[in-house]
Amino acid sequence: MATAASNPYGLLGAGALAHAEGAGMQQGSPFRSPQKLLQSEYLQGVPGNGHPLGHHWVTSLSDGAPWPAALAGGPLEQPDVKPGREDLQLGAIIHHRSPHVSHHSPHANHPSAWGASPAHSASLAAPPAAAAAAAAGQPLSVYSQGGFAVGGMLEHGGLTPPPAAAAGQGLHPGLRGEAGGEHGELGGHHCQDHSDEETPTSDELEQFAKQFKQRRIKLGFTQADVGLALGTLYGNVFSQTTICRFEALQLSFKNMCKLKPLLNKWLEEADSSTGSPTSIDKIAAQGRKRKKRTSIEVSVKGVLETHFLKCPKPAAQEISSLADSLQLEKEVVRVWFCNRRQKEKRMTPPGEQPQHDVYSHGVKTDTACHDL
DNA sequence: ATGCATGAGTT
DNA sequence: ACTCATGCATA
Repeated sequence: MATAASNPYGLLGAGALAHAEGAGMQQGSPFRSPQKLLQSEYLQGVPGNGHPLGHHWVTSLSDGAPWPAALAGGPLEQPDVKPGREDLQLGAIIHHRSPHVSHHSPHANHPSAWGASPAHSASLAAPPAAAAAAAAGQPLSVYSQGGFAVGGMLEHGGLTPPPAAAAGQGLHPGLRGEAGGEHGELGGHHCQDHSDEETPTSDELEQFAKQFKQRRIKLGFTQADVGLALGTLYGNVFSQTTICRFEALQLSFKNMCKLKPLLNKWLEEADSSTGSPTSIDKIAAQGRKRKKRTSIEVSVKGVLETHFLKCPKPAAQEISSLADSLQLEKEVVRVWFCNRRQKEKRMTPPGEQPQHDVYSHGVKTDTACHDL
């Protein structure tokens, strides 16, 4: 009994949210194609993201690393060329940048190839440059403003004012780097700037994420602050969630690459503008109807887990029957599987290949789904 | 810090 | 219908 999904989408109707949202309700990633990436991305669509900040996350303990990392089926990845979203029509498009950018390592980044180094996972059609191109977050040349400032927007910095720094976020010992035998933890601050000109390696991203988090905390910023600051600086607002996931390397490789340059920029600004609090406007939030989060019971989750191991991609019909037996909406089950798959694809913690087979499951040699 | 959800873009 | 990037809501 946890499903409160009786009336899922009872949205709209209220004149309150009748404003056109198609303009920029949720500009998530204005990034277009790799080449145009540098041209237009300073949009201030800033939709609405005004969640009340004010809560700090008291992490009692965080040691995220329960991934079974069962590289089962090994879903082939498509040469995804993320064109990004299409929105924004605000007339405040300041763009200018060198239109070059067209060099990238020809190595195919496999989302599952995390930390596993280029040790191809065997069957790999290896999409040529497509993957590399898309994966390449296209490092914005160099972060040094030495050349030209962009539209003069970031020359004054738009960082959020130091939040009293009393967040009291007890750094967690978690996020251990594993056996690489590298980087000392917090406390120390070694500035080893890696010029990200190319597609960063998983290791590099890992390093960056760690340093980023440390610095961020030292400067007294919360993840949410950073997210908003990014919006002010580049027009790409991100939520606390995304920043969090970045720090924890819980995003896809491609996604990490895309965010790194931005966060790198922010770090610079934050670092140099110590004491130069610039006002940041928080745009009013837009009420968006959303289905209430369904809470799936642990027991039910267990069942889903089992099924997932058997078949990560159940057919529609199978989902239906499964949903039926679990007394859940089909949509909920479908989404669960989608999210589950995504989770499997996220960056694999370095050196983490726990092929523990406590249950002695032949998940790797799984056969196609069947049974109905 | 994470689970469930939404949506654009693909396949 | 799926993948992928993201985020609201929640633990």
